[in-house]
Amino acid sequence: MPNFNFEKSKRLLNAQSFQSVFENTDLKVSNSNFLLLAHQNKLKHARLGMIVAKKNIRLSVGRNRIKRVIRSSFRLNQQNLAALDIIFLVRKGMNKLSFKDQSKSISLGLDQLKNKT
RNA sequence: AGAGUUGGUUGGGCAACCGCCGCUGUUUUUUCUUGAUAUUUCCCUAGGUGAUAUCAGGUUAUCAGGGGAGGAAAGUCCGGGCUCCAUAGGGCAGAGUGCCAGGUAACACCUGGGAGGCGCGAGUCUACGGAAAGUGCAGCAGAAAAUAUACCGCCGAUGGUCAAUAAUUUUGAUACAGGUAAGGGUGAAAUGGUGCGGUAAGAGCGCACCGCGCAACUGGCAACAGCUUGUGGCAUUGUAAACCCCGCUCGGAGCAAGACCAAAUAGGAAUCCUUUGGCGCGGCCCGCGUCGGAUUCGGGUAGGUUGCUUGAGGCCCGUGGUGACACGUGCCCUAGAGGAAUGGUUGCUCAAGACAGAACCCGGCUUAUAGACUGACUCUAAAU
RNA sequence: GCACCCGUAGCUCAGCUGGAUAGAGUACUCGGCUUCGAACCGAGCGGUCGAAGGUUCGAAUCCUUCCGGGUGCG
Repeated sequence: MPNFNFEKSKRLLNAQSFQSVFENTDLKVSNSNFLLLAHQNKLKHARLGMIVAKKNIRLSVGRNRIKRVIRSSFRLNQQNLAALDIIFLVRKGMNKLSFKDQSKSISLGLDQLKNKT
């Protein structure tokens, strides 16, 4: 039975964990819509952090929508990922894509991340 | 039927699966933990402390049930509640507000009414107190811009000069003194309007009507109104979203408020007392805290818990009121996160889904908004 | 959460307080100077004064509401 849960232990919760990923970036996946940074952690599962700037996506409805799409893609793909701390930086124009294109490109990025490990 | 005015309701629906956050219940005992009781260890007693067992509860986990963004959640433009500062008090300053009456916890909001503007009308808009308390400003143009004056013009009766005449009278000329504000032109604005009389020409100079001011009367709680009466010949332009005056209102900070539990670290913290001085509470007065002395032993950052959703709450009915609204009976509980939850996938369906995401909570205002449903009213045309 | 500032010519700003011509520098164009160019001198071009309402005879300026950009405190 695959585990699709997304509990608090699978998120990056404070500034220190974000900072450690920024300072010790092991892997990078770039795209016109987003940038992925990853760092090896000592846990047995991956953790996710998201940064959606107000500057890039003006309306809070759009920001919330993008975060939900990213979260659900992470949730469905987490079995395939190694023990990484991943930060998801969203760039301008992400909100102009449709739901399907967004989730497709996100899972593509996660696949690339998996291949690099 | 067309054109329009003005309110109200709603803001995709259904099903399945995978997820997130509270709540309720169940089971389990593993971890942690609180309280009570019993037994027991240590300390001289009071009492405190440690261990074990039982019961009750919390927490974590499993499963089940049920709930989970808005009409604007937005802008932060007003008004409150709540919390702390002193039970938030007095004066000045400052800020706001401004037809009248009512509603409200309060308001700059709402309701009803008045006045004025716009519209054929239904309706709609209005910061709508005071310009005889004072000060300021009013470019250019125009003669003159707030004092009353005179550019063109009109007159020149009266007085002057000149001419005619026998004449000091009379007639004519001149435009010198002077009179005038009718007309012209300028301007956003020029000192009531029309008519008649009057005059040298004119003029509220006189009269009639209209307008205006004041007073009375009548109606209205009032603002205000009156084709009611008297009176004043009419003098006092505009601007107060210029200073200002008058009436009314306003203490400050904000949930990162505040309260509780409390690692590390530093050694201080609390209570009482007294005079002066400095600092903070927007400025001043008052007051409070701090620097000094005495007494006592707890205080508190990170972090955590709480504040946190039952409230000026909603719905139905009844009563009072033109209405906003108030009162009463009954029923209902309807997000509470904390790097921040409402999503995704699939299928069906229709009109193919606009604007847009709670962060302490309410009442308004303003702004954004695809559509759908619906009440009342007006105008035009036709028919009856 | 609270407090506050700024939008004027292609660019950088003044003029707003205290109302009556929209201005300066730079850029651009033309002419002069020079053998030519730069510099310099002279002239010109260029503005819905962020938007919409209101007050006023008259609004870049005063008032209100929006739009965009930015700052500070905790």
